[in-house]
Amino acid sequence: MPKTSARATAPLYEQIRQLIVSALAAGEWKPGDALPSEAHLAQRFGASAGTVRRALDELTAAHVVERRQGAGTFVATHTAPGNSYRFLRLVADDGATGFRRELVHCRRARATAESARALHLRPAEPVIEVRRLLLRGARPVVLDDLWLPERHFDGLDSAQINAYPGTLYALFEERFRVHMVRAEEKLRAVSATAEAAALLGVAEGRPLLSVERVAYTYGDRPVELRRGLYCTDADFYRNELN
Amino acid sequence: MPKTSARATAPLYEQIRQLIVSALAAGEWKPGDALPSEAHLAQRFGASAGTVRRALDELTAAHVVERRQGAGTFVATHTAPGNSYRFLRLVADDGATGFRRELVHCRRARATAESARALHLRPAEPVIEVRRLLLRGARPVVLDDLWLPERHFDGLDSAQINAYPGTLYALFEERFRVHMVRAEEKLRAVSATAEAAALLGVAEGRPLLSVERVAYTYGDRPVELRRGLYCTDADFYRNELN
DNA sequence: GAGTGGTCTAGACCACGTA
DNA sequence: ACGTGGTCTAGACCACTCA
Repeated sequence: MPKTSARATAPLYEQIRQLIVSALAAGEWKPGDALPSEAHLAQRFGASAGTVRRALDELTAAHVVERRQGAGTFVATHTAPGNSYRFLRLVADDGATGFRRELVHCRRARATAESARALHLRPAEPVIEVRRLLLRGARPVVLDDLWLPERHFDGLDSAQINAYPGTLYALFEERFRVHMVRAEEKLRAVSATAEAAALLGVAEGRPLLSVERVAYTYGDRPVELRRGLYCTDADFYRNELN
Repeated sequence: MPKTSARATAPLYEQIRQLIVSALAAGEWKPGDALPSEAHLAQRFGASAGTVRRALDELTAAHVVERRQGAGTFVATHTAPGNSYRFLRLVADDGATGFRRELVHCRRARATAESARALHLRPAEPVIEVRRLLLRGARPVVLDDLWLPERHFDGLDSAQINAYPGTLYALFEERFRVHMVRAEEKLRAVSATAEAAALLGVAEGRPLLSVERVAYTYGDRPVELRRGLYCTDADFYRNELN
């Protein structure tokens, strides 16, 4: 029996990586904060500098932390200049990449079967429903519907969204201490419903790119379900395969 | 003047990585072959084992090589069991992932302005045009059009494609020594033309997912332009963001 | 100048695959 | 039994940021 290869214990650098993620989940350091230096962390975890470094390598690759030579290691944040729309892969044919945001509504609701499954909620648990548009100039390009567990986003409302100058993920991070680490998306081509067509200013039945996203915070806990409808007449979804 | 941070020379592990890629491009080792051991490579490049290891780490992350503990380091190949359809992100709603291939045509043609730009060809340089379907059971799901520079794929024809049991990328690798390393894709939602609708067995005007891909071999040389039309009624394009 | 991350080395020991 | 990659350590020196 060859056995399907297993180690008794996870490697030390992996254990350390998990300890750091736990500390982040517990709020020991906030997005933007500096972590202790590699030497200090090595002391804290009773490992060599090289082993701690390896753990930080993995976290850097996953965009959980960010290193700046000479300055330190920092918790990644969606409020940083370059990280706006980090998860939005839509690019204009002419290369443009910025957007204007326009809130349609923000209201309380109950989890559907679908959102409960995606977000690991109990049936009919309270959620907050957000609908908004992204526009390039006057032209709407994206219609987003979001579902957020109320227990993580208690108090989120239209006024708060309209008052906030940054992206939604930056708002979630600053006001609710929920930092998005990674996301999974399912893409489909669909026909514009009458409702979507009206909001996006296109003809009913026009093809739209449907992007269903589940976003996860530290420790792979799902905290957002989002469905985007992208108008891809003058934009495309950019992806890299390797 | 702070200067925008630059090093005089690339780090040693980066130089070594490039030397290994050059050797791969020159055909020193073929897909599936074992590379020399880390110790031997260290001797060859006059570096420590740790530095060579770091170079191999990067190549492993990029799926250029593959490590098997106890066995060695091997050149990645599309002919390996798990690597069929490595670049195809289409998943059925029920989780199925395999396909049947059906060739529509394979013929010689001239590069268009678009394909010449994407593949870095001279205007009207000879290319080979392939059209094929991917089916799940009897249902067509993908219509692919490929454009390949004839100078890299000289002799490719229908008979050869039909006789080959594996994927196209495996064929390219085995018969033409062209291994695809990475690819860039642009996704859009489009309406099915009459021609595409007929081949895919859907109504004209139905929304389809258009996937335009440029695939690169060692050294970031583009060697394939492909346009896929995916029917996403019972399938979706899976993507992971981080 | 003090402190941080980035590179590179040398060596020990372990886990695994192959024959 | 041997050779391979995988983990972990200790230490040197460099490049950079910031006060």
